[in-house]
Amino acid sequence: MHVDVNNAFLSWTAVEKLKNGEKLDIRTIPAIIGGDEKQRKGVVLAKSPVAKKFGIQTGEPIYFARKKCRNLQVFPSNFSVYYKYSNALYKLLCEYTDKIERFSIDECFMDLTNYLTGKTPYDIAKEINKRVKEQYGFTVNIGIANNKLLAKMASDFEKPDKIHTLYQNEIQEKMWKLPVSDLFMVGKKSLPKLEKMHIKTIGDLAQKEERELIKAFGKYGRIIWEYANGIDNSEVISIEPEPKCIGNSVTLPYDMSNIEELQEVLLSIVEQTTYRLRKHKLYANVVNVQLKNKDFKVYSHQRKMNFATNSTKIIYEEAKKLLKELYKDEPIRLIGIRVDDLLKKEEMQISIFDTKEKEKQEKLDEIIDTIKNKYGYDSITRAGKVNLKEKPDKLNE
DNA sequence: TCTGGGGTCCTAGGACCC
DNA sequence: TCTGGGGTCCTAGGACCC
Repeated sequence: MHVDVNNAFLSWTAVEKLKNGEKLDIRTIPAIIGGDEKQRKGVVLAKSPVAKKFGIQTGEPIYFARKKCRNLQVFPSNFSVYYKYSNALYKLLCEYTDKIERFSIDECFMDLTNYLTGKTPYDIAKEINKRVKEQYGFTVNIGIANNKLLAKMASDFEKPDKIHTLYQNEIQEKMWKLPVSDLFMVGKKSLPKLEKMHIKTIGDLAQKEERELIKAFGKYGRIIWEYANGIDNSEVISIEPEPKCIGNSVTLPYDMSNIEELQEVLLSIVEQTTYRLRKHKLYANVVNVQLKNKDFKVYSHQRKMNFATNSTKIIYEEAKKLLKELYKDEPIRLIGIRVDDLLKKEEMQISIFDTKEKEKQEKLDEIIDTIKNKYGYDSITRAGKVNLKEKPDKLNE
């Protein structure tokens, strides 16, 4: 089973507003959840069904969305609210199976193979659907199938508040007629290439020779061909996997052409990333710095260090060097930091480069984190760090 | 007033080793 | 008197997902 919250961010915002006594249900008007345009983060994060009728798409600039719909209402995002409802949903779903995977903030896979307790999957889906609506006030789509891929495809059929099945014998009738772009993992870059191979529908893709796809797309070709044929042997993974990388990035409120200024922002995002790294009790071998220039060209530079660490200072020093090597004196729109090749303490090797200094820095961060956890993330910070919120105002004209 | 932020996975090319 | 072959590790870039 795949459970998908309908217009998650917007529905959750609507429910929260109603709970707070507001009369208007923003699901019933042309509305979106969007980033802050003044901060140059103006993209559509979620849309109401009415907004969708105007052709507004998730991910597009709010500026375009407004052109499509003159009286569009835009609401800011609030992730703590989203996590609250996401957790509530997850808790409810856990009553039905232990084999449950949180695929994203608003999606779960559930393996009900040994958890049917005499009911049919459809009955269980109906019950979940009803309970979520009654207890929390938002709706979900549920897809039922014999594997994750088909369940996910099924939950994407008609919305909202619907239950669909997609069993093996229904693949041709329900899935093959869909445009190939509806298939999970087929993005917009692959479409022209598929088009050239005369593949327009999922059925077209399914009926091609597998080796033709592999020839044209490599490993990825095999995957989408299998998906088109309803083949997916992946398990529902109920244990939260360790992250493979952790990163933070910011679109800057104005283009920066000054490396000192960029370094200040870099410190602030390195603090966030290393804080999260330590929360996971992980250590990073690789540091990666990414820039996006004013023309949206993205480029990055990374280096494997001589030892793994989660020290803010050491990672910041490395990141600063990378930035210096990477930066080509041009206006920068976004800066990002990422740590990669993560290890648990037990997996770390004692390196000849390990120093007392590294140990000292890691201990210092432990103390800083204790303070952050007790008094709030912003309660303590490094001198020299700028608060982005106080920075802009400039260049607003 | 145009274009987020957090991830995973794959590929190509180069350095280096025996 | 011309230029192997197999392997690992690393970096950069890109596609895709929500």
